Order: sequence, then structure tokens, then C-alpha cells
Amino acid sequence: MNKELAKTYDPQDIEDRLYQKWEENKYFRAKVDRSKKPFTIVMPPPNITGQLHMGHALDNTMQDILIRYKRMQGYNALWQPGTDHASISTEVKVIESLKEQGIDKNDLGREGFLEKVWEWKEEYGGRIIRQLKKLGSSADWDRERFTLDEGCSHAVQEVFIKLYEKGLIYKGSRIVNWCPVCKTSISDAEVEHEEQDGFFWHINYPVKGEEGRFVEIATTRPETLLGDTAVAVNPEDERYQDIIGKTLILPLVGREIPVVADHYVDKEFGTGCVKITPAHDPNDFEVGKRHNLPEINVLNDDATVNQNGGKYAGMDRYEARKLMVQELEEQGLLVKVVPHSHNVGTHDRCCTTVEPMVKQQWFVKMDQLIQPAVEAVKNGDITLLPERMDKIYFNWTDNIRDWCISRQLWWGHRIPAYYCADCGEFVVARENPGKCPKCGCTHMTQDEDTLDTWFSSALWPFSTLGWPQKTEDLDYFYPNDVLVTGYDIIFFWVIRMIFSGFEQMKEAPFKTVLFHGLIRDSQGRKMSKSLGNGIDPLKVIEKYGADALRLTLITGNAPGNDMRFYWERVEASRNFANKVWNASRFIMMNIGEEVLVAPSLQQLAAEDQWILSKVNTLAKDVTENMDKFELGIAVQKVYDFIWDEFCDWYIEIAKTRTFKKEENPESAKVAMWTLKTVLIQALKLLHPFMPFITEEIFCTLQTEEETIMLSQWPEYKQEWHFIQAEEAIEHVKELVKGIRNTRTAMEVPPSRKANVFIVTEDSELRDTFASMKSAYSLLASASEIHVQADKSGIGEDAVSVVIPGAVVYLPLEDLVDFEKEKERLLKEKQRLVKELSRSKGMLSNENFLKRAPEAKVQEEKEKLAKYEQMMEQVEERLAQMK
RNA sequence: GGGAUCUUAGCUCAGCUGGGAGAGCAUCUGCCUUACAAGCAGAGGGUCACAGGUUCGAGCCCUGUAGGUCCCACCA
Repeated sequence: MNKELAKTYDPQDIEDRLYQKWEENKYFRAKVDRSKKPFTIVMPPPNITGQLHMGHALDNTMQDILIRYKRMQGYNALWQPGTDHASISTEVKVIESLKEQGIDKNDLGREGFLEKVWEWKEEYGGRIIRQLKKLGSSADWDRERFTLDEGCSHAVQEVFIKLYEKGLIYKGSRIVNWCPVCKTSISDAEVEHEEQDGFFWHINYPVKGEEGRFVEIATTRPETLLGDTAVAVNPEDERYQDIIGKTLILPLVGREIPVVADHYVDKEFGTGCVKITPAHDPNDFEVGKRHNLPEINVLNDDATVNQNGGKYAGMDRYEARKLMVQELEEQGLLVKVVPHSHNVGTHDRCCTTVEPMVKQQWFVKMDQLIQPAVEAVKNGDITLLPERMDKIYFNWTDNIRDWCISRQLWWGHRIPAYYCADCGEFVVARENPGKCPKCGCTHMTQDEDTLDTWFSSALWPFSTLGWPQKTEDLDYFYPNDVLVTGYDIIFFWVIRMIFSGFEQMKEAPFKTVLFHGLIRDSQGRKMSKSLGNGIDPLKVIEKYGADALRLTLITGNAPGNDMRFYWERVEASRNFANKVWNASRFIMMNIGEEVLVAPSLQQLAAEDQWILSKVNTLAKDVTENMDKFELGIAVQKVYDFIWDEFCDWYIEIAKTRTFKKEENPESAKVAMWTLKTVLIQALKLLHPFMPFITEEIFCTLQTEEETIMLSQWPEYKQEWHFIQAEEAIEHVKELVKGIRNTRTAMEVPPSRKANVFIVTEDSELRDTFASMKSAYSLLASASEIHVQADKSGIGEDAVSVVIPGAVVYLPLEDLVDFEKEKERLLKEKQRLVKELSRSKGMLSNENFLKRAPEAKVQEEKEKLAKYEQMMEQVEERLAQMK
């Protein structure tokens, strides 16, 4: 008993309804079940501040495809979802929204502010999850986690304490990247380098006690002069041998600073003399350490000059620069100003120029931690796809630096360190010890800083499964199988998850990392808010449906490559959805109320065997591609099968039987059974990619199963392997195409039916062609069909079509234009001449015969025979026409 | 400075381990054929950036050149 499908395909009509059904029936749920193999993917947690963009859409579509595929294969598929607290983004966002209400963060105080952020989270934090559902994401939402929830916070605290106790977390005064707008330190990974046009200011530093003698330095940041504590030259630089050890008078400031010798200085660059500002440059910091130079911090947290800057105190860094340059010029100390483009570090969140500053911060010591993470990728325990990501990965691990994890923010995991107000002692502990272990006082307060957001997301693959508790989930679902993410967060996240997994779980967090590229706009630009060129996936879904969006994102793109977004491509995907819909509708109309039973092999017509064989091979190929994570190739094959083989050929051929049920009801039933069976197989193969439309059709087409998403993934069946039928139908296709081509070339009106004579000496072929007689009228506008061994009864005025193994004659009498016919045959001959020369060339090459694989040579011989036979026919025909 | 990647039909891109150049869109022609005009049938269009090399055979492997994109990097 079949229900009916709506007349036109309308995704709006089905998507929300089906998603609701899936959720209500808990199809996404994954529980520990030792009788099944687990398959786990952890969702990269979107920021609670985020709105769904194309990157999310792609990322989650890929994950959903893998999860649905594995679920259908019978795995216990867990897709673990959740969101990220996104410390900086969220804090900035809430500060802004408070500002609009005239409220200042500092007036609220820490507790008051956090209360506001939680309120904000309650209101907007779930937005992106709702948007992900629109895509069809089949994550186990009952398990939704948040990086700042109780469990994750507990995990963060445990990891911090464990690493601290092992000496892998330390606190130290180091030079860090400081964002003057966000007023927090940030890690190296958060700094983006961009080429900016600037200047090289050449400044003379007077040598003490030697009137008129100067050392000329060159700098791109003259204002840091205020913090200079030395000038360095290369110890091997002959020009400056006599100046090493002398004292200089720092211009504008008057401070006496030494000239030191250090190999860091490049003799060839600039003047060969470098001003050393240990407090505001990472290199200078190192030089300073080597020469015991004082560190003079001259900047406030907002990058204005501080009291160490004397009369410049209070000025903005660029304002001070301007004034200082002017004064240097007035004093005749400015030698020259040279335009110079150089790299400037900016904060990736707010694009502010980062200021290196010496600060007390917390760091993770990386050199030991990273080792297992390097090893795992080297020995194949973890596979990065595409492979080239290995190099990017190793480039980072080889140059690893300690990770600055403390942030001067309130929204995040507070560092579990407690300080004694009296003696300055600090302890790292799970809770406030109350009493100072050193001086015994009770004035202990917790560290004000919070942790880098990525510190908590690094634990995501196991913290979401209950760690540090030894849960069943953790035991069963860890390690995860695949991680799907963009290559842009390989350093932020992927590497940190890997070393964290090894450190805490003694095991890699996942086996495979599947990287995808960026979705760009149609001109190849990054989609960004400032350009306003972003395309909202929800708008695409609204207009064309989630299935169409998913198909668009997954096709026509090699793994890891960026892709451009075109509305035309979504339209093409929607057209395919419509094709599937209508084919299904047609099949259901044909079947009607019929009850179909599986026919015996003998009952199957050649075309039935052919399409079953085709769908069987398809299942095998698609499975192979899926297992290799070649999602785009996999779905392309399903697409081609459905549109080309199934719709354009099989359904058309089958019409000859289903349209005339009364003539041969048994045969019609077999065709209907085949239609339905093949459609179901195809729908299953398509389901991971286009979940909504396949579910809707599946549930309308059959009643045995309540959902396609839990149905069994098609496996290759030996009994559906019909090599002869495949060959036979390929001949029939050649025949039909030949007739169609000829008719078009001869400009035969479509309404004009023509008799067809098929001539071949091959009796098997004759049987094949004869068995398909009824199809030619529909497929090739044929009326009477004769299949015979010779040309008897065919008039001289018939048009001929040479196909492999046979010649077809169309007696078109009045319509035959012999000039045209000749032209067509000559063109065909030309093609064959080319093919024959290629084929003969290969086969006369001794080296080819000797070194090419046997099968290849055989294949070529068969081709040659085929072309020779066709050539013979074409020439014979041409000779007749003279 | 180091590295990655791309250059294939008018446009956007596929092309898996080397074995006769593909898709979608666009263009042209003919069809409202009773599932689909969001469709059907046909057609045109490519020295696979360039130059060498390896191989019986190269879009695919190697070397170099040119141009584009991206990542990393402490040259002040």
C-alpha cells in the first residue's frame, strides 16, 4: 500500500517535519552497546557567539554524512555535539552589548559581569545549535556539552593541576603578545602577521664622552626607544669593533646604555646596529637575558606610554612616535627616514597591532608534551587527510614554543592558583587552601586570570565523554574515529587535542583527521562580515532546501581545497533533488496498489539484470570511496547513476512493460519490482548526503521500515552480478544512440516514426536486439523492427548506422538526403581512421607488446577488431552510395 | 627567507594507484513524448600554463620556468 507523493518537490514541506520525527524517535541516540562496534565523531564546538556560516555548514555536512553512513552500516555511531564558551569573543560581545545599555564591565565587578554573560549565553548560546539542526545534523543532542559546564570545568582543572605537578605548567615573567584593545595576553597562534607599509627611522645615538661621534641605528618603532637598555652589534662586524663596550647616551631620554656584541645582529641588514628594547621585543628580550640588561616597560596595558616614558607618559604609542620623531629631527639626530614594508603582528580577533610586553603569565612547557603527537602522525597512528597537511603539522611541531595560556579576562576557566596577600607565596590547588603554607596567614586569593579557550577545547574528545571520571562512555567511545575540521585551526585545536589526548588518556584522540577548505564567494574572496559577501546557509536552505545545500557543498571539490560558492550550483543540486523526487513519484504511480514479490533470476529481463548489476557495482564503489573519505566522488557516482543510468535508460526502457500491464502482467510486475528495488538501493546510497528527500520517499515507497536512516547500507551481492546482461544492454544503448544521432543529423521530424532493420551475423546479438524490440519505439521513434542476418528486404535508399557489431538501416525514403548521409559517413570514417591508426600504432610497438600488462594488450586487440569491423561496414556503405 | 598548493572546454571545477580528456553551468539545434521544461534528445567547444626528463605509454611521476593563492618565519 503506497501513499502518494506531492506533485512537486518542496523541501520546506518535509524537512522540519522529518527532523522532528527523527528527534522524537531518538534515532540519533548512541548508547553504550558492547554488541556493536562504536564509531565516534566529536563535533568541533561552535562558539556560542556564532551564527551558522558556510564553514559550519560544510564541516557539519561532512560529519553528518560519515555518521549516517556508519550508522547504516550497523555501527553504534556517536556524534558528540556541544558549544564553546569562546572566551575573548564572548567577553567582547557582552561588553559591547552592555555598553549599549550604558553599563561598564568594571562597574559590575567580576561576579556581576559573569552573571550577565551567563544570561547572554542562555539567550543566544543555543542559536547555532538550532541552526545546525536545519542542516539535518544527526548529532546526539541529548549529550550536548559546553566547554564551561561543570564537567568540562572539572576536566580543565584536573589537567591544569596534573600538568603543574609534573612541572609542565609554569608561571613566569616572559615576553608575550599583548592586545591593547582586548587588554589580555594572547598566544603566538592568535597573532596574525600582515605586511604593512611603514618606515625605517635612522637615528643617531651619541657616544658618551666623544663629542660628535654617533652610532646610527635603524628602527621601525621609534617610540620603543624609551625602553632601550642597549645597542647591539655583531661581534664580528669590523666596522664596530672599537665601539663595543662603550656607553651611549639615549636620545630624548638621556639614559646611559652600553653597546653590546651579540650574534643575533645581522651585519648586512640596516646599519648593523640594533637598539635593544628587552621589554618590547621578543628578540631583544633574549639579547637582554644574555647580557643582563634591565627590562624597562614603557607601555600601559592600553598601549599608552607609562610613567617610565617621562614626558611622553599618557600619550598613545603612535602619538608619542610622532612627537619623538619630530624632536629627534629638531635635535639633528634623525639621519633619514626610509620607506620600509615589514610584518606587523595583529590580534586575529580584533586586528589590533599586538604589542610585545613582558608580563607574568602562565605557560605550558611544550617540548616534551609534543613528542607523542609528532610520533603518532609519523608512525601512522593518526592519519591527516589530505596528506599534505603532515608538512604543515610538522612545521609547527618542529618549531614549537611554550604556550601562553593565561588570559586577563573574566569569562573562562579561572586559574586554580591561590596567592598569599602577605608573603606572595602561591599554591596550585583544587580549592582555596584557606591558609598560606608558608606564612600561615589566611589571606589567600585566587588568580584573577582565566585560561585560553583552546585549553578546554583541547580536552574535548574525552572531557565530553566524562573524563576525569572513568565512565562507560569513555571506555567505549574513546578514542574517536574521525575529526572533521578546517585546516585553519590545525594549530589552535588539532595539535593541542592530540598531545592532550596522549598526555591524559595515553592514546590518540582520533585515528583520522579530515581537513576541508574554506568556502569562498563567487570571486574567490573569503566570506567576511566586513566585506558583506557572506552567504547565509539558512537562506540557501530556505530557498532550495538543506539537501540541495549539502549536495552543493560536498561535490566538485578535492579534499582540503577551498571552493567557491555559486547559486547556480545550488540550483543544479536542487534540480537533482527534483529529479529524484519525480522519478520516485513516477515509479509509485506505476506500482499503484500492486503487491510485488521478488522474481526468480529467470524472470528478470536483460534490462532488469543490467540495472541490478549496475546498482550492485555502485554500492561497492561508493562504499570504497566512503571508506577512503572521498565523499565528493562517492556522491558524484550516485548522482550519475540515478540520473543517467536509472532515469534516462532504465525507467525509459521499463515503460514498455509498465505502460502495458495488461499485455504481460507478469513481466510488468517484474519491472515494477526492479524499479522499486533499485530505487531503494539508490536512495540508501544517497541518504547520507541528502537525508530529507531520501527519507520522505523511502517512507512513502515502502512500509516495512519506519526510517531509512536506520536501514541497512547496501552491500555488494554476488547474485546481482550479471556480466552478460550488462554487455547486452550496452549494445542496445549503442543502437539507440546511433538511431537518435542519425535522425538528428538527417533532420527527421520527431513525429516521424521509422522502420528499423538491424543487421548482424552474430546470432547472440540478434537475440539481444530482438528481445528489446518494444523499447525502440519509445527510445528511438521506431515503428516496425526487423532483426536479421542479411540485408534482404532493405531498400537502397535506407540510411545506415554502423554500431559495434551491427549495422542499422532506416528506410526514410523521401527524407533521405544522400549528400548529408555521405557527409555523415565520411565524418564517421574519419573518426575510425584515427582510432585505427592509434590502435594499430600501439599494437605494432614491440615494446608495448612486451612490457604492457597482458590484459591491456588484449583489450587493445579487441578494440582494433571492433573498429576494423565498423570500418568495413562504413566503407561498404560509402561504396554503395557512389 | 622557508614551505604548500593551483594553472584542464567560455565560467567554476572533477579526474582515485600513469593505459583512449569529464561534469555542472553557459552556448547552439530540435522537442510541452501522459515523472520531471527544475525536463528530454542531439551538437559545438580543450597542443590538460610553458620547457625538458623518466616510461612501451604522462593531465597524472621527476627537474626547471612563469603567473596566482595560502601558510609559516624574531631580520631590527
